[in-house]
Amino acid sequence: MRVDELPVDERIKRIIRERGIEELYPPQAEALMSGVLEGKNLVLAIPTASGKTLVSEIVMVNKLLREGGKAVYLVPLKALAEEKYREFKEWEVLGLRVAATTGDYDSTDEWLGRYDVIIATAEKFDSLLRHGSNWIEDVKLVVADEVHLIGSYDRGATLEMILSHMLGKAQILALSATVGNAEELAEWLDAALVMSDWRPVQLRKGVFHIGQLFWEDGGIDRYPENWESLAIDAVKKGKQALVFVNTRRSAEKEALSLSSKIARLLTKPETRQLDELVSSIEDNPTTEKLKRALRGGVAFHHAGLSRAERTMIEDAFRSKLIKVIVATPTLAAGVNTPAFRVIIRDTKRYAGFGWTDIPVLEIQQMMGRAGRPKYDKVGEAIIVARTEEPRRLMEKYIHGKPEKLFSMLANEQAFRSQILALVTNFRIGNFRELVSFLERTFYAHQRRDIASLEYKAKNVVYFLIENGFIDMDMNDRFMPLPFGKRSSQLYIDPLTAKKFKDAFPKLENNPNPFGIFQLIASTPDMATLNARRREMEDYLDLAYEMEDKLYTNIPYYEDSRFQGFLGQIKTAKVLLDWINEVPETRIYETYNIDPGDLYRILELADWLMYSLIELYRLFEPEEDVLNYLRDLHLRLRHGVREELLELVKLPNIGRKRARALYNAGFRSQEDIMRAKVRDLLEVEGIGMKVVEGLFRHFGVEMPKGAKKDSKKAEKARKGTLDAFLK
DNA sequence: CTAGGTGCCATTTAGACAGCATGTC
DNA sequence: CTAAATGGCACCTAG
Repeated sequence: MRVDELPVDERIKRIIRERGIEELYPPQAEALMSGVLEGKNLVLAIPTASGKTLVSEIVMVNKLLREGGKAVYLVPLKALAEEKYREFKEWEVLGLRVAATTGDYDSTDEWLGRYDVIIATAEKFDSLLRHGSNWIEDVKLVVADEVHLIGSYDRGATLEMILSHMLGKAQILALSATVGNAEELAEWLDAALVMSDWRPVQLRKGVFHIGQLFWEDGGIDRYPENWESLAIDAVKKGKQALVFVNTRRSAEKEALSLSSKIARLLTKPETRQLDELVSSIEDNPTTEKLKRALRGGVAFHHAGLSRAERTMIEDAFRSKLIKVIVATPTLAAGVNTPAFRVIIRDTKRYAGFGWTDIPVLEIQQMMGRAGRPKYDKVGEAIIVARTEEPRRLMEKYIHGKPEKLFSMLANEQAFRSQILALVTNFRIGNFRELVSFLERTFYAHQRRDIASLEYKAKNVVYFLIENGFIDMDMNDRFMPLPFGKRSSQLYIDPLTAKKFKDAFPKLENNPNPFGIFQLIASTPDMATLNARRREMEDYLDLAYEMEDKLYTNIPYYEDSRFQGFLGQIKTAKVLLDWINEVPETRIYETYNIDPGDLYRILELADWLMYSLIELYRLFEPEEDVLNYLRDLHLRLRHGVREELLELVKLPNIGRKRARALYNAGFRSQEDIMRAKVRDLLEVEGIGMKVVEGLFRHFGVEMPKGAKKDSKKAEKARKGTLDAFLK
């Protein structure tokens, strides 16, 4: 179908044509003619990169131009929210306003109600629903991207609840990967279903086994025995490859190994550009390996890397500078990084209780990354059979059907949080109303019988009543209590809230960082580190040494919680080091963790620390304890000792600069305000930009001649070894 | 004596959402 | 509890 023929606003067609699109892909046309444009719900189950985004853009903009109101676009990852934000921004020329909001990213500080398209993670939107903003009722359309995540164990319930809430109140457009039971999903949502395997770039799949590449169509190619030859061959052909493995260690190892072989295939300018890239990367034990791999045009990609490094790698891959990425599943679900050839080294994964097959759905998502729309006519996806029978892999992953989706609403952690929210934030007044709400869920639709769900719900309600989240009056009506309401708004697991509450008396008597950090780490919302075998004794010793600081007893070795407890101690120690200004690099080394891990721990601890304070405020807090907690929260956020808290509030001053200033004698904001520019510039890490920022912050004019001074100083430095090394 | 290979054994194992109020080195 | 891959280490061998 031609874009001209679309029954939508002319302005929409104009913008699409300006992108160079004249003709729609068949599944896009089918989707748009399914009734979505007239307001019908739609489940669109087609492969990644076959144009789902364009369909949702047309549906959103058409609806907004015609009816007004708001559209919400739900994504599973923060990084995807940013990606979509940049894409959708283009529609602002039509007078629509686009905003993205996630836990750590608001595109603007203006209130969301003023925007027409709101991109959010599912959890963020769930949280917005709980806060009950007025603009929610203006939402006329919800687009749920990657809706198959409804079947994800830990995050599926959130998505399911959002859709249950919005069903009937707004139009729903659900975008899904190919799944085993898309019909079931469509029935639940009372939606049309468009399914297709069509792709703009053809996909050729095969299985590799000791030098032989068996294509799905029966063809066989011969290669050197080792699978690495597949990646090398792609590079020789002037293409790129993406390799998926199942551990971080493997990703790093294979990247380094490939790097040494691919280095010689690079051109001189490429080598130079790669060197440039390498020099822009921060130094730490993980990036040291990354840099070595990069020099050969190869990168590894996993959650241990920082955000900045990950985006850098993705960008350099997209611009074809990096030839091969060896990645853990991070990349399969993340932002768009297609490659000519996808090589799947592993089809099994350790899942806490042994090795399990990676689901077909996920393998197909990896394979779907094959083929770059603008450069390739065909993309190749190859599964490597190393220990597995090649024929089995072919049957299961290439000819096989993806799994069915199952509701994960009954997952206890998610369920108790959702039930609490229903009572405290969604005016569910008694058990009957609760059950009738649950009847609208995918769980109920799929199982038909919700007796077991009712039983679970009852237990959760008892738990919530017993622990003071909610209460029940004489007529069996639910009454939200402040503790429950706040827990729900803070978006923490009720069990986390209970743990905090139970610890308050002890905490009040003995407030101290280690005890608080262990408490936070013991919470189901925290990601704790694992104590390694050889570390276990050290952390046990540490626990005993700090026994009087803890708010919990040390479990015995036989106790099932023992292993977890040591992990909590390790996590608490990392946090303690952080607020005692131990340099990041040393933290990575001593605890054998990667930058991404530290970042994640800090992010979670920050959120939970805030939540702990907010909950403590509900229980007749002691003023000095409250202040102590607030200071600790700030220390946690900035990674500094107490004496730096004042300095770190200044713009562009973090833990390093604050320490440098303090050691140089600038101990308060007052000191800095009075300081001479020249003296400030002497301090390590403080340059003209930072000083200007400081003066602007204080609202003071820069002393005359200061700028000249600094230029002079810089000139003087020119020609020195220092300047040369820069 | 040493560089490199072999075999055995212990150890480890993917990812990432949420509050709130503003800006790291 | 499950099991595959990896890295460290002791030991061995060819030169």
